[in-house]
Amino acid sequence: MNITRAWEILKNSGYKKTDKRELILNMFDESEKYLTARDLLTVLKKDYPGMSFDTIYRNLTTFVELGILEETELNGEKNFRMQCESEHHHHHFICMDCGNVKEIPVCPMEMMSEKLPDYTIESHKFEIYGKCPNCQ
Amino acid sequence: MNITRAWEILKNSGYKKTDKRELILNMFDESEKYLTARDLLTVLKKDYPGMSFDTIYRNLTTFVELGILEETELNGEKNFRMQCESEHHHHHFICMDCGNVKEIPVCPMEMMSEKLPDYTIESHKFEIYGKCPNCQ
DNA sequence: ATGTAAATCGTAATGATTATGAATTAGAAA
DNA sequence: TTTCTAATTCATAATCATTACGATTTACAT
Repeated sequence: MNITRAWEILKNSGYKKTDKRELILNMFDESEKYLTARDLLTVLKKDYPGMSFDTIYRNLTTFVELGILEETELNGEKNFRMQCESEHHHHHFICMDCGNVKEIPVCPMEMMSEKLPDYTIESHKFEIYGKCPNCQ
Repeated sequence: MNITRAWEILKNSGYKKTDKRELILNMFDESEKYLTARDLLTVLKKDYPGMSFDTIYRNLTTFVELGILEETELNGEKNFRMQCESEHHHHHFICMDCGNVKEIPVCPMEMMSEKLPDYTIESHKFEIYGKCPNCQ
């Protein structure tokens, strides 16, 4: 997902272009990692000391709903990241040191439906945590 | 995991037998589902109105450390459940209606190491959510 | 029976997230 | 360009789960 596409989605959905949204999207554009609401707030308070929780959280929720960001739970905190470009369904390896993310080219869900007849699968979570090559 | 085994572990690790611990363990023994700290507190307050957060949380942490309970994050809350007997590594299907849990007899991690050379895998999460046959 | 470390109680602190009401602003329409 | 209105933001408070703490009580080894 790039910024241009993100604004496209926002505009099409009737959302306005504000400088707060711009700052938030830029932070995600420049980071490979998952970020928390606090991460954003700390950085953005420097330029906009008035920046409030509400603005951050409300926009994060909107962005996730629109498919601009993806969300996962890490250490009891919500973490956000630019939604991946790749059109194919995939999962993530998350480095516990640097926080960077690598796509895993396999989805274990393929074989699951046949292993669980009579069960309706609504969603799933498959994440691997560890150290990436740079952080060994 | 049965209660006898749980007390064995506790005793071997130098923990004392208290009635609060007994109540907590009994609740898990009688439930197939994941329970939250709040679930426990609400029930236990009936018999022991003085039961405090501290007691619940402290014991939950201890039980997880000792491998008596297992823990997972569900809707931003910590959820706990008696550690499974099965000696083989496995994962869970969790019913979003009744909360019951079914073991999945496959682990997608087997094929992962070869797909991620140079990455050190420290942990992973593979959970499937949906509706079990009873709750269709 | 006694001493002591462990456990509990009651309550307060923390930290993330959500909610609210008033003030401001973006962007469409006149 | 000016005006209008819904969207957005600000400032702050409320909520909810979890953790922490000092004082008191308890389990159990000796």
